[in-house]
Amino acid sequence: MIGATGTGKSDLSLDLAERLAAQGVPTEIVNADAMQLYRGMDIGTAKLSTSERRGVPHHLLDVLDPRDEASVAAYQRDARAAIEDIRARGAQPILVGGSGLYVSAVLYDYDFPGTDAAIRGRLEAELDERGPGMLHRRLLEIDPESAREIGASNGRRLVRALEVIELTGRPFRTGQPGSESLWRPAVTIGLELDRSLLVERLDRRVERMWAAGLIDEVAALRPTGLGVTAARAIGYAQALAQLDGEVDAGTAIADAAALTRRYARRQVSWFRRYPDTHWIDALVPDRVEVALDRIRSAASPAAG
RNA sequence: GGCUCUGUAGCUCAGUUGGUAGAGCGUCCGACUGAAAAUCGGAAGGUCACCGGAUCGACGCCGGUCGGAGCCA
Repeated sequence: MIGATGTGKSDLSLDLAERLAAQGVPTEIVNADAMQLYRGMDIGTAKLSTSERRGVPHHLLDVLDPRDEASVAAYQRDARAAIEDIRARGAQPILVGGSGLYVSAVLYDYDFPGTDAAIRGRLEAELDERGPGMLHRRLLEIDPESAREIGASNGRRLVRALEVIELTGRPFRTGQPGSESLWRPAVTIGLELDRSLLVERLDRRVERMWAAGLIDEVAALRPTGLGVTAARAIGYAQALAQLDGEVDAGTAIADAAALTRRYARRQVSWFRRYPDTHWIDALVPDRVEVALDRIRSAASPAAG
């Protein structure tokens, strides 16, 4: 189940799980939200509390320390293992989340080449010192197709491409399975909401996070520390700035809201290209029935 | 009431000595295969407050009107 943040994925997935369970299909939920992997990051990630989970088993929540760096490849392994495990127990998994790359990594036949801290460290140092231009020129020579696709400014992705080439001896792009072939049969349900309504909803949600004590949550996390990834999470970065006295609460909230809106846009743009997705308007009252109907008609019971 | 500063894209502002305008953010669109709530690309958008004057030509010079800010009475 996919969709932008704030469209109600969690709610719908719980409704769905309850309905399926009532039909004799025990159902469990696997989180596909990168920041919800972090322990202690609850308010700002809109993570369901244990009591809010209505007794539905959830997987891959609170599995990382905020100091740890998240990794798609590790997530892919863990999420797929969780899914296999659920199915082995005769239950139905629902993958729910808004982190596009994470969802793709599980849903589709993605195969991540390895990583090497030394190589990456060296490339990142070069990026810092000389900028992305020279990395781009180098990539143009050894893998022009990738270089053109990534562009001359995207230092982050240039580093990764060069790392993969150095590691595998092959071009960054080739040898990567297409994103159209599913890892396992799946029915993709997307929640969509009119942009202006979504924006209103997101703005209110960010205000509520501050009212609910996001600042205290971040202050409590601070002594043990937040890693690069956790410290950049939307809401958390702004809360840290507020705690440091760099901005006032009003500015922090406004900044977090603006970033949330931008994030939601990128999510929509990422998921929009998924083929065979059943899009459901987040506002229709009988969306659970619609979703169930889509699952019934789309899923092949024999393969299910 | 007097003096000074000020009015340029939705917002904050740049615009050398006059040749019909730019940035950042926002908005919209897109890319995305080991930090992805990351990282990047593109586009739209302005009768340069208003009126008049001098000039071949004004956002820029002169005069006035209206709206801001500050200082002095």
